[in-house]
This record gives sequence, C-alpha cells and structure tokens, in this order.
Amino acid sequence: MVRSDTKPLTRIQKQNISAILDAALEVFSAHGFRGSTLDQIANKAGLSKPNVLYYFNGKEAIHVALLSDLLDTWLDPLRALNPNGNAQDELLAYIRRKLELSRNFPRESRLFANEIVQGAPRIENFLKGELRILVDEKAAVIAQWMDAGQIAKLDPYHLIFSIWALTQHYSDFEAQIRFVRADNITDPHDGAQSFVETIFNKILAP
Amino acid sequence: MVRSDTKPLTRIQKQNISAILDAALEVFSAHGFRGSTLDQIANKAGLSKPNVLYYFNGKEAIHVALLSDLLDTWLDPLRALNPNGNAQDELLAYIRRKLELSRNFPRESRLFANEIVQGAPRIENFLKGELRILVDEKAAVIAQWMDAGQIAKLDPYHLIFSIWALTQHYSDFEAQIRFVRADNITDPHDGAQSFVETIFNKILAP
DNA sequence: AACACAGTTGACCAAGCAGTCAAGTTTGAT
DNA sequence: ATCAAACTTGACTGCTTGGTCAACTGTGTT
Repeated sequence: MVRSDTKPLTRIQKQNISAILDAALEVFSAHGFRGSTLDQIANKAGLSKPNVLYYFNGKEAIHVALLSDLLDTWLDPLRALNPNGNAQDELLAYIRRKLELSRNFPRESRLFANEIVQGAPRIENFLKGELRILVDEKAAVIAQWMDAGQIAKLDPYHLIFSIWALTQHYSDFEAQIRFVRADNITDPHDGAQSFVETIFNKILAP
Repeated sequence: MVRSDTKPLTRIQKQNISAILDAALEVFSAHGFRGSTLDQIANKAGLSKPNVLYYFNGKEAIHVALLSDLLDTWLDPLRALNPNGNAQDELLAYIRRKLELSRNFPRESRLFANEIVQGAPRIENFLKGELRILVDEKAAVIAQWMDAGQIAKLDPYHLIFSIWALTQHYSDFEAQIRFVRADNITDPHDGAQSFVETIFNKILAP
C-alpha cells in the first residue's frame, strides 16, 4: 500500500489514486457502501482488483478517503457565514453556495445522503463533533440577527435544517424529480435556484 | 410459497407474513436492499431462513411487497388535495398530512428515500406513471389557485418538491438531526410541525 | 546497462449469502 | 383418533465477493 506514507506521490500513484477515487465516488454514490463491489470500482477505474488494493487497504479505506475529502469541503459554506454581514444577504449567499455545491457535486451529495439515511454509522463522530459545534455557533449568530430584528424570528436550527433539506433535495432525490418531470423543457436546477431564493426571501422577511 | 394464491390466509400465515414484513421493513430501511440479508430479516422475525422463504419467493419479493404496500398509501395525502377547497387551507392540510406520515412511518419514509437516492431502479415505473399523473393534475390545480390570486405565484412543481423535501427531511435525515442536536430537550418533530407550517404560511401568502 | 523499487495481475482463498430440499412436526377438519 | 395439508428446519449447494500472494513487468536513476 502506498497512501498515507510520508513520501511524495509518484506520477502513476497520483493518477491511479485519483482514478480509483473517482470511480469509487461514482459507484458508492449510486449503490451505497454495501451495494458496491471492488470489481465495479476496479472496472470503472480501468484497473485490476488487486491493483486497486495495492493503493488502498480495502473497500472501507476507499470509502473513508472519499468521505473525509467530502466532509472537509461540506462545512465551508456554513463556515463562511459572516456574523458581521447583513443577515438576509449572508443567509441568501449561504443558500446559493449550498445550491451550487449540490448542483456541481451531486455524487458527493448522494454519497453523504446514503450515509445519513442509513443512520450515519461511519460519520457519527463528524456529525456529533465538528458539524455540531459549527451549527451551534452559527445558530447563535442567526438568533442574534433575529433578536436585532434583521430577519423574521424563527427557530434557527430548523431554519438551517430547512436550508439543507431544500438545497440537497435537488441532487439527492434527483431521480424522483427527473421521472416526475420526464418531458420537461427546463433543467430542474435552474428553476431551483430562483425558486429557493424566492421562498427564502419570503421566509426571512422581518 | 403461499402468497398471491387466491385462497384466504390461515391464522399462521397472516401472523408470519406480517412478522416478516415488519422485520424486513426494519432491516431494509436501515441498510438498503443490498445491505440487508435474509438472515437478518429471519432473525428479527423470529423465524428460520427457509421458513421465511416458505412465505416469500425470495429477498426481492419481500422488498417488492413492502414497496407496493408503501407506494399505495404514499399518494393519499396529495390525492386528498381538494380543488374546490380554499387554497391555503388545502395546501397546509397537505403539508400537515405529509409531516404526520413522516413522523408516524419513518421506516417507510427511509425505505422510499433509499430507493430514490440510489436512482429509483425498482420504482421507476411508479414515478413515471401514477405519481407523475397525479403531480401534473395537482400542479394544475395549484396553478389555478395562483392565477386566481388565492396564493402567491410560484412554480407549482417546485412548490410540491419543496413540501416533499421539508416534510421528509425529518425522517430521512433523522440521524443527522439527532447527532447535531444531541442534548436537545424538545423532540425535533414537535418543532418541525410549527416551523414548517409557519414558513409555508409566509411562502403562500399572496 | 543494470538494478532497485514501483506497479501489475492471474490464480487463489475463505466468508457470506440467497436459495434448495428432503425429512420432519404441527394443525385442524372429519 | 386419523390424516392430509400446512408448517418448519438442519444441512446443503453454488455463487459472489473482499482480500491475498507469488510471480511478473515497467520505470527511472546511476
């Protein structure tokens, strides 16, 4: 095995590791952890199964690598919420960033969704730790904005949950939307952008 | 095998079939189809594996039985939307029914979510058929209400999607909410009820 | 050119799993 | 009490799958 060594990666290592991770993201996000096989991943990556295992210690290790890459970037939009900015602007910017993430990285979003729906066994610590601390902090900021009358008074936690629900719905439940709107002309994501912004304008109006 | 015969079910059949379906719902909703094993289901149902297969033709058949039971009831709340009622009342009643369903049948909701997140391979026909027809019909009703000025003008499809997203979030992503709000006093579902109603009142206000 | 190390793989396990079957036990109608 | 049908299961089978290994090939450094 090659990863997590302290030495710099060779050209071939970089290339194959990234091919494996990309293939694994594709497979895991579509079938869940147990629904995916190393053969599928190896095939999609254009490598043999033993070769995949040369780069990663096992199926679980690939999954962990994907999730930690993901969780790291998942927090960024919320982290960027600026307590000193204008409440409405900041929240709408957060919503926009979340929606973009969901639009540009649907596979990552579904990988995450798969984990959560099945009880989050592998990311419990992340949720109870980093995420929780950040959410508590930002909920307090939002509560202050509400107290100051900048936006409508609501439960800040439920407000955050509703942003998650609405923005991720478009990637996580994409199949449902696609099948229900089979012949539709417009890309559901376009409509989503303006729809979600519109309703949050209404929700947040003081 | 016993099911789908035209003869009435015996006492033992009724009891065991319902034990199997209940166990399977528990297992499938927690681990997804491929993540679940017949042994798990048999154990939870208190039967031997061959005995489970005496009542159902296979793992897939159990899953199908569960899904068709579910899909049948899943449409009811939307079906109940009355074109002749008051727009705001009807939509809020729909939201309330959806939220109750998600609260009272979280396992069913997660079973459904698991299917959708993984691309809905087994319920594509339901989504493209029955559900789509119903959604088209009700979207037209909502559009009429909007044209009549009874509620705010929005994309009716996105409005329906947003109701789905917000109501199902509380059961489908329950793990996330639970871990993020670890020490919380109030049941997240209680807060959900009043929060969701509040924001939809704002969203729908003409 | 030579050599050490990186990279690759066919053939192979062992475990887990869906599903079978023949042989048993229980149930309930007569 | 009898008996046919309903019900139950231990012991299998065959396939899938994660993971190993010894042997082989490619790479780049001197």
